[in-house]
Amino acid sequence: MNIRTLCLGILSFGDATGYEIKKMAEDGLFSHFVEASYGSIYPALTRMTDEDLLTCRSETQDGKPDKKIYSITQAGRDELTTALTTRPKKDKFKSEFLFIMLMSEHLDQDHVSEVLSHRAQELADELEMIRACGEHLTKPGPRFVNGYGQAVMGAANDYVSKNLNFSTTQIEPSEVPERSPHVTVEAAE
Amino acid sequence: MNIRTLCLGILSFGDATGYEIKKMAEDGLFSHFVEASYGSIYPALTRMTDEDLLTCRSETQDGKPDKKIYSITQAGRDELTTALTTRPKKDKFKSEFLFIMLMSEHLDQDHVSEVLSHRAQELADELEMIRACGEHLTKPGPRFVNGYGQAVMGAANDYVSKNLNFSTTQIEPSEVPERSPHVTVEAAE
DNA sequence: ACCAATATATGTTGGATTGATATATAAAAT
DNA sequence: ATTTTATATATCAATCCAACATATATTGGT
Repeated sequence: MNIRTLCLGILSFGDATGYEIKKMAEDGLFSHFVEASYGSIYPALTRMTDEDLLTCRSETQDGKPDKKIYSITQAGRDELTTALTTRPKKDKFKSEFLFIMLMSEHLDQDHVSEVLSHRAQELADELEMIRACGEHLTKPGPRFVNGYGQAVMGAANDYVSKNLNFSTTQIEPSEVPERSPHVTVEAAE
Repeated sequence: MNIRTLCLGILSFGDATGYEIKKMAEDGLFSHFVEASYGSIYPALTRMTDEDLLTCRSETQDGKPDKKIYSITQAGRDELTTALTTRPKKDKFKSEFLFIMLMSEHLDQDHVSEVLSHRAQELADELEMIRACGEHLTKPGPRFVNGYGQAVMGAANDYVSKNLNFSTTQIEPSEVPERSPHVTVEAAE
């Protein structure tokens, strides 16, 4: 899957400009799927318009540069469906925070504690935002994705909160007994 | 943070070759921190050796090309510490699976169900692997990271397992009542 | 015994991608 | 009044990745 598919997917929800696509892909509801920057979005939109997967209408604006609003065509929807039908690649998760924690024995305790509490706050904020975003969702697809985000971010938030007392040199007594080999799946119903 | 810091971090745990670093960075215990490929690792190692952050000894092997084993120097450790002290960037999470789920209304139910059950299996397998990896860990840093992985992967696994009955068109009755505004944090102690 | 595939090991390269920058204006904040 | 932020498109140097090339050992199937 590539930048083309991301654009087609976003445009399948409604018309948009390159600028709007970038915003959605880096911050908004579309920020956890495929990476995107201006340098890849604008050429992709131009090429796909040439290939008749998109149409483009210019809206001349007072002062501002022309707004190029892109719409998906039937050929574009077909290409989107094809792309969505290929097996998804493995999820990609990269965390500099975890890298720092992994190396924490080489850092001093105060700094690590500060990093941890800072991350706890970030996670709490982000979780709250995801919850707020999810409240007005009605369609199954977006609801599923939001629920997934809440589940995963909630777990990360809980874990960091419970380990704020992490020590770089000593294993906390509260951590040790947890390594029970049996899974303890609670029947959550 | 960049590829240089990743290499320094890996080498701070022990000497390694470029080939070994690549393996660890794409599959092993170091696969969730910074992205890396041969095209970036080999030049980084060469340059850092020139800068005296690393030393390199060649081990001539029978037949095979010379094995270049890199070791971190004190200057390297200093640079690592500096890099680790800078504020970590936001975690990066990208999932084509979630993109497909988001767009599921444009796909047929059977295909989506198949994707879901396939992902459920993948998550279960991966979770089991993380649990196995974590059993022999003793140092606090690696234990923290492994615990984080278990928490997050466990949550993803639970969520997908509970939503195998996901429908592309209808919101399942079992999903609707869940959107309670209060958090229901169960005291896990 | 033979062959194919995989693993070890280093390195290069074409094409793609990013992050920064340039341009231009409006609105909001200080 | 002035700085910052937001809207909006586009380019480009620097970087990076995926794939390939090279060379040999090992494993596993037939």
